[in-house]
Amino acid sequence: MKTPEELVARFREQGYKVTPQRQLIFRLLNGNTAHPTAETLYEVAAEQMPGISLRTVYQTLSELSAMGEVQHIDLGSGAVRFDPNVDDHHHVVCSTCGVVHDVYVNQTPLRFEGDVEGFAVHSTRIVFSGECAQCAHLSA
Amino acid sequence: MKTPEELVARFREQGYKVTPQRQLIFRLLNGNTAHPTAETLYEVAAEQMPGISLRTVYQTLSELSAMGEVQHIDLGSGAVRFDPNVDDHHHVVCSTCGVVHDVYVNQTPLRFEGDVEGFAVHSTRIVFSGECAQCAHLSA
DNA sequence: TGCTAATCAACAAGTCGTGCTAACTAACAG
DNA sequence: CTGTTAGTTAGCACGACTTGTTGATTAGCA
Ligand SMILES: [Mn+2]
Ligand SMILES: [Mn+2]
Ligand SMILES: [Zn+2]
Ligand SMILES: [Zn+2]
Repeated sequence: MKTPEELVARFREQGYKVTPQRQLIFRLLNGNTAHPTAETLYEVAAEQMPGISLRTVYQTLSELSAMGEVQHIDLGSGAVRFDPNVDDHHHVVCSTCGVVHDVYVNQTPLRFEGDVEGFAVHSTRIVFSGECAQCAHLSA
Repeated sequence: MKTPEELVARFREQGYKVTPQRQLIFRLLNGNTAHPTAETLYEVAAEQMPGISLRTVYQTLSELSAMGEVQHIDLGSGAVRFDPNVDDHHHVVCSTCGVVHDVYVNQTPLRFEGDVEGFAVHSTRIVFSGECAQCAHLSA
């Protein structure tokens, strides 16, 4: 994702107004590695801006997604998560606490075998599931 | 997934009754590579057994899933898909028509880099997205 | 044959996300 | 500075998917 300042410029170029709500969301996403859901982002936003609506958070996230500034990640466990990291990367997910971390796999593109003659791969998503160090420590 | 005959035996062992509905679902899943949703499986089932309920299809799929006889695959595109293939395999998905095919990746376990010290990987899911041969042909 | 699980219809609820309306606010162009 | 208009908000609804519940009926299996 671009910096908040760059996003301000980009939004103005596109004819979108630069509102305090949008700027707050830009800042909250900037460098955010938590892979938050719209709901959790809303909760943090509401601390700094009581009265901001969940609707607006969803709206702004959709705009950023349409611009390619964030990607949304569906781990199949409830709500979609949003990711300001749009590098080519993948994720590890702790089955116990749900934490999501970025990982980089250098072997991509991967080779595979199967009955898929002529299939053109555009993207590859890898999710590693398991147990994080903290959860392993607690259960020991 | 075990064969329908083996599942019949397994259900009886577990104290589950072997109903025509359950047997039909066993047969419809046996060797099924379509990765159907509960809804599409229900539609096929209803052709052979008018009156079967979607509720029962969901119910039986949950039982099979709990027994480890099918896996459910959430591709983030609507309904969960069910897969009688419980081998260690992965999937290619056509973004255009939604078809899902099995693929086998021999490089697993994969190496990755990231801030994930001590993370114990239990499973890896890979989804290749792109365009299948049929859709490429139609759009050409 | 009888006990009990399974099924069914019908309806509700929960989660996640979006659509819509109406009223108010405020960003930005002129 | 002012006016236009996009954006925000509350509130309510809806849609997709999935599960829960209830009560009546069916049927598997000991
Ligand atoms: Mn990420
Ligand atoms: Mn499969
Ligand atoms: Zn954990
Ligand atoms: Zn296709």
